Amino acid sequence: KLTFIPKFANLGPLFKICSPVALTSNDAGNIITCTKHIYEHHILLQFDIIHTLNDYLLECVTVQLESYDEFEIIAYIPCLLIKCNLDNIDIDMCDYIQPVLKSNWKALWTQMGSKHEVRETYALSISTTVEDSIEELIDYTGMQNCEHMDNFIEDQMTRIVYLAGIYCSGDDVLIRAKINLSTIARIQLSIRSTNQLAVKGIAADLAAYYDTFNNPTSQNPRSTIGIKRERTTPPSSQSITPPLPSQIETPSKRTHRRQSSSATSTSFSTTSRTRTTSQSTTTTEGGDEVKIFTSSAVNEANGQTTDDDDIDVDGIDDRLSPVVVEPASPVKTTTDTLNSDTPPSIHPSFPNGYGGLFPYFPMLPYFNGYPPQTPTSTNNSTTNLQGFDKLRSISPGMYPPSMPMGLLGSPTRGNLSNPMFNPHQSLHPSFPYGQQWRPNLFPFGLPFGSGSPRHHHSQHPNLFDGTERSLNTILNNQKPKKPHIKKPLNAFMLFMKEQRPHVIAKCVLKESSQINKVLGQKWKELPRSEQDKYYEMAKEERIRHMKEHPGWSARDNYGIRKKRTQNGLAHKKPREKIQTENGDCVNQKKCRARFGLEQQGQWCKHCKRKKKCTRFTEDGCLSNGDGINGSGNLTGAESSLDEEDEEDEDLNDESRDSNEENKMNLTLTNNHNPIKIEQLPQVHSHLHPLHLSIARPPPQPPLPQHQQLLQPQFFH
DNA sequence: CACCCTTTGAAGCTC
DNA sequence: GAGCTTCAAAGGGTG
Repeated sequence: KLTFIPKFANLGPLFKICSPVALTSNDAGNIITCTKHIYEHHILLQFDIIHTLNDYLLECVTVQLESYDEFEIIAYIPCLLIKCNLDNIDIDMCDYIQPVLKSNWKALWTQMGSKHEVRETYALSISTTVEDSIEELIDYTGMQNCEHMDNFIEDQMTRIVYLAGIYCSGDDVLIRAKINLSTIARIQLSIRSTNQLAVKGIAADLAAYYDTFNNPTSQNPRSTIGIKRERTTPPSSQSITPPLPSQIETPSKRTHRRQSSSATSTSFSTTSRTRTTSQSTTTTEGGDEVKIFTSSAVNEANGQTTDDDDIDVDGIDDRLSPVVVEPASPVKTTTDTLNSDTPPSIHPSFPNGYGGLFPYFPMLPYFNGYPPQTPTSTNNSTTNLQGFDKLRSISPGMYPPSMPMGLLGSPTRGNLSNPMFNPHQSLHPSFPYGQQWRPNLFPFGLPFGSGSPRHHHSQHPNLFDGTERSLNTILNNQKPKKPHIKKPLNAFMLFMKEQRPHVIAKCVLKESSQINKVLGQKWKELPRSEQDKYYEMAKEERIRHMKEHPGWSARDNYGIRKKRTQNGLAHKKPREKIQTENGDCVNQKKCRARFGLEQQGQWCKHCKRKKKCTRFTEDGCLSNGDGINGSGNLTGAESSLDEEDEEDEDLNDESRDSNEENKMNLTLTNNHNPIKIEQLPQVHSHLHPLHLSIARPPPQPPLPQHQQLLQPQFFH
């Protein structure tokens, strides 16, 4: 629905819709919930207010946010303010991450390598349990626990947990958590991702979380295990750098939300990323001294870092927290850190210090190295916060279409003054918004056309100068090998991937083909609501895939198998399935040829399902339309919505088949039925962010028999 | 070693 | 637009 609101149309792809959070009880007669819509660079807060008092009418209700110094409000609708006591809204790490089950977690972990790995160890509460620690970690990160695969230590006191998720940038993120409560309660987190910056951001976020989680009273509990904190001095460039992790106001545990500073309005609390602007807070942090040690996985003999997979239960590093090992970086000894002339990194995740170029901190909505600007500090031509109108006029090639206004076009901080904001820099196909708007990625600038560091597709547009010669050079001489990019998994594939281990464990079958049969049956038996989960995952997969590989097409993989054969031809046998035992056939042409369109009632189930939509309109004419599920819902809805489950399933199938554009076309062009757009409560939420449903039309008189044959429930 | 088998869904290709 | 093909995962089976 949001995408059809002009002001929100340019926020970019929606990454996640979080579960509504209740902000009030019903004591005041109002139930107010907040739903967070997470975009890659924006957060949209939707407040739903349910008024339960009969004798009162609310008018001009608005919600005022405060304490949003970390965020910039880019749309503001002035209105009368109704005051009420609301809880805080937390923007947490889990809001930026979608859980995803990775059955091949280890392979992916290995594939990512340790190049960008960040590993840290934190103390845990002494009274915690392994299960609680895991639950808290999963709760906070919002990632999927993949430990069912093979890989946890069967021990009451130690455990390894494997988490997977997709970051809002579309990158996979893996976390390996080693929990050891045997001697000193602690957790070691190893974070890997295809996006180095995501790793650092997440590491910083977790650091802030565990820091406060274990330090809710501002007294450093690690003093009990030998941790000292040392004052650190910010560099001179502090004035324009966003906050460092240690600058971040330490969060409370998620369940312990901070109280609003104002009892009269909603305070915008960001648990883990609340930015503190005070210089003093960056240095003292409660007056504790901070000493940062790096060495936990250093092989003393050769000075090499090691990929230590075991939890070391003794040794000095056990008492250091956090401990970071970045294999690619030269190891710094404690002495180095303390004696170096260069300012030490405030957070060990950033061993090189920040030197005016703040490392990526993705939880912050401003990635360009500048803190958000208030409306008064920016050019008034570009900081109109009354709406998105300015935003919509911006070329998507120049900036992210949803970039906060404070980042746009400021004469002093805008694209022209910032060397990273080169408006002429060409765009990389893998990233629709271009690179120039997040210069932190490449603090020293990108060479022209160098594109994303992660994607070096051969079809990069900058490889061509536009001439036929250069094109031929590429095609004939260089012939860069395209990496084989696999298709995104569909819903059933995701289901198979997840359920296969369970099926294997439960049955004696070993042949995949047999197991797949079982899985196919289980899939069919799965309730629609359960399947929806996988369709949703598949949709996210496709979006992620599209984002990562913009130029990719399924056709790129055509012929892959054929090429493997010796003669260039596939040996695959032609399908010759005619009919199954229950009468179903796979070859749709059979039923269509045998019975014709008019007798689709005699078609086998498979053919009915596969048959494309033949829409029957109200005036009795047949029209071939593209999959309006509305064919059933609209013109034949008198029989569809309350029909048997199977028919509902068919409708749902068709809903999945229909694309959004079609639905919109339908709602706009169909003049035969009164069509009403309303909010759909729950079902089909995966179909369309609009949650559109078509209201049931008034009852229709029975159709003539020959037309009844064309009842739409099967005509998809 | 490479493909087959087997499932469903998505997307591309052919007519 | 309909019908068909290909590929995605998985791993034992097969030539």
